[in-house]
Order: sequence, then structure tokens, then C-alpha cells
Amino acid sequence: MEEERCQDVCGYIRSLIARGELHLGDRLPTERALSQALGVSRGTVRDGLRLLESMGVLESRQGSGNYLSNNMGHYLVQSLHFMLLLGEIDYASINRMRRAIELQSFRIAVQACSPAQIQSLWRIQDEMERTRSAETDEAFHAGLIELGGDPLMRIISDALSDVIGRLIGQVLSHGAQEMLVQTMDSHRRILECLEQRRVEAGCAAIARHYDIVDAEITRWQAEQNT
Amino acid sequence: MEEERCQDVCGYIRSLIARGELHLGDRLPTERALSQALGVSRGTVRDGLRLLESMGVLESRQGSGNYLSNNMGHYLVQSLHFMLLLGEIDYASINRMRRAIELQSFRIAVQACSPAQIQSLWRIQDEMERTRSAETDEAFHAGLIELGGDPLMRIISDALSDVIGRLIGQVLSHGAQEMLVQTMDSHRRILECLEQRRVEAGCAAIARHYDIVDAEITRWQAEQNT
DNA sequence: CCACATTTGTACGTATGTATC
DNA sequence: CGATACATACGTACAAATGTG
Repeated sequence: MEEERCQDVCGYIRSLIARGELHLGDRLPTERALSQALGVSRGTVRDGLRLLESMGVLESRQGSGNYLSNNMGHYLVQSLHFMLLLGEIDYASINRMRRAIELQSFRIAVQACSPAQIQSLWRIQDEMERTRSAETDEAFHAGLIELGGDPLMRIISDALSDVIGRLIGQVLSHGAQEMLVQTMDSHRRILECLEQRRVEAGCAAIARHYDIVDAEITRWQAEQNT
Repeated sequence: MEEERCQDVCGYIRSLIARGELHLGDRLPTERALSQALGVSRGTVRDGLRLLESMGVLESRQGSGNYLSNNMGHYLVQSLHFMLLLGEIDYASINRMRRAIELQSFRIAVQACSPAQIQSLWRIQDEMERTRSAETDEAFHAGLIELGGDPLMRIISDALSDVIGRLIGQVLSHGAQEMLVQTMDSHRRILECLEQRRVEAGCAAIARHYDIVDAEITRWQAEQNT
């Protein structure tokens, strides 16, 4: 067997992108058209397309077609879940990564973001003061990353938040009141530093914030094991 | 058709892991055994296993079997290549992420790494002074991340280095001599700060290093377009 | 609202290639 | 060499979603 014809499918799509004939959001040729163009069966075309789908390069819509997309995050989330399950990584590791991304985003945001953007973060923070929900906490951090404006950091950060989200929710709802107060204190301090364009103080506030979260997660997990 | 039997395969493997009956490196039941146990065809089993393979959860070895592994990085690399191709991210974005990871790893390493570990980095740096190769540059940064000891940062950092590696190689070999001198200067400064456990100075050195690299990449890309 | 063609989704069976042991 | 196990491809059938007339 000559083998690897499904790699040809990937390569063909890749070349269409490289030649500028396909862009993000575009619909691919139908699977039957591809199978005729490349002289392979539809099943083989599907194997190739599913490879691309598993990398988040395209998205299939039943009854409609295959479209170029960018949902790498989706598969990143699943990978992270399995890595957690296999004990290859832990929540502390995920949080270290979130901390690294947030610090870098903050440094960029301090130099680039507008007062209006800061205001929108204040509104999210105000809502969190009222609801004390994990969703608003996630929105706050996602908003901070967004200010950095880096697409890769946003994708990875979103995936990390998704994976750790449930845990944060449990910690927030069952954790000590003191921790909640500290969390929202540090949120406010971060925004104040952002407004006053104080880079180092802001980074210190972010570091303190994650120290608090890390400590609480550790404490909460120890409690679960009893 | 009852559909989604290939998801059952994923779920079954997942449950085997969760129940502690399968660990990293273990060999899975044969495809025929799985197809009998779950009452599906071998092709369906393969569909399920390939889903897991695409997430880096398992690795297939022809003639031997399917093994639980952790090569999420491999697929991360391919995703990143496509994202670059589609213009969803650029090299600057990748470098921002590398900078963020390296800064965080450095902060951890300063507090935790041994003199022997620092010595091994000096040896890599000595080799780079001689060879001025992209490989030793990559080894230097990988070593720095390694000192941080975080598995997630290592995986993501390796993938990023892989994607940007060729570009770094071209920049190093065709770039200005002045840039090479600056690069190795900053490498040495980073190691000196690590030895002297000077956190902030070390972070500043890392930031300077990436500023140099970013500027050179920008300059080099502009040159390519002429 | 219905009917219909199109397109992808899923599964099965079969055949053959190829690496491992 | 032979048995085992995965790799790849093809063909077929039907399900389900979409879009259109």
C-alpha cells in the first residue's frame, strides 16, 4: 500500500491556506470534491480532515460543511484534563502558568490600555463584589489578559481557566470569608496600579493574589482528603 | 444509528485511568479486545483511540500496541504552525509567551535550584560562546525552564521553541554580530543573577534579552520583505 | 410547513501493508 | 519464519443536520 494519502489531504489544505486561497472562517471544498480532486476515498479525506479538526484548525458542521477555525483551545482543555487525570500536572502547575501569563499581560496592558478598558474591568470587579461568583472572578482575569491583547496568551489562559474553573468555584463558595476579602482586595489593588500605571506594584499585587489563591487551593485540597 | 460509540471508547479508557488501572506508559488492551469488550467494531475503537492520540494522551506503536503517553507537545507544535500560517498569531506573540514563561521559571529557580544545576547551564553557555548555534541557544533556554521544574511550562515552552527554532537559527546565522554579542552578554548576566540569587536583576536581564531578540526578529523580517 | 437534495456524522466490513515479537 | 497487532485505505449503508424551494 502506498500509504499516507490522508497526510496528502492535510498537506493540500495547508497549501490552500499558504497560497492564500483559504482564510480563517472559509468553507472548505466538500469532502466528495476533495476525494475526487485528490483521487482518494471519502473516508480517507475524512481521516485527514479529522486530523486537522483535532488540532483545532477546522470545525465541521453537519449538513453544512467544514470551515477553517481556531478552536485550538478546545483540544487544549481536553489535553489538560487528561494530564491532570494522569498526574502529569497538578493545579499548582496550572496556576503558575496563569500567574506567568497574567504578569506579562499586565506589563503590556500598563503601557497600552485605555481608561475605558480599565473602567470596564472596574465594572466586572463591582459585580464580583456583589455576586462573589467564580464566573465574575474568571471574567476579571480574562479581562486582564484581554488588555494585553496577545492572542496566544488569551487562548492558553482561557483553556487554563476552563480547566481550573470548577475548582475555583468550589474554593470561592466553600472557602473562608477572609480569603474572599483578600481576593477582592488584591483585585482592586491590581486595578489601582493599572490606573496609576505602576508596573512593579501591580505585578507584586498579582503575585500576592496568586499566592493567596494557591494557599487556599492547597488548604482546600488538604481538607478534602480528610 | 445509536451514534457516539467512539466516545464510549474514550470514556472507557478515561475510566480505566481514573480507577487507577492504567498509568502513564502502560499498554492499553488490544484494539480487538476493546472492540469485543465494548461491542463495537475495530474501526470504531480506532476512531476513539485516534481522538486520544490527537490529544497526546496515547501513542500507537505498530506491531506492538497502544501506550499511554504524554506527547501533548507534538500536537501543540502542529497547532501553532497552523495558527502562524493562518495569521492568527505571529512570532512576536510566541516570544511574549516564552518571555512570560522564562520570567516565571527564573523566579522559581532562584529560590530552588542548586549550584550544580547552575554549573550545567554555564557549560551550555560556554558551548554557545564557541558554536554560536541555535541549538545551544535553545538548550540554554530549555535548561532555564527546566530549573523551574514545572511540567506544564516545560511542555508549552518546548513547543514554542520548536516552532520558533528555525527562525532563531536564521536570525543567529545571518544577523548582525553585534546582536550575537548582546545575546550572549544577556545570557551570562542571567546566569550571574541566578548565582547571586538576585531576582529582580535577573528578571530585568531576561526582559532585556527578549527585547533584543524581538528587535532582531522584527528587523530581520523587515529585511526579508525587501 | 413540508419535501427534497446536499453534506457531514457514524459505524461496519474487508483487504492489505508493515512493524514487533 | 510465523503469529500478533497496529496502519491505511476503500466501499457501503444509514443517520442527522442544513438549506432550499
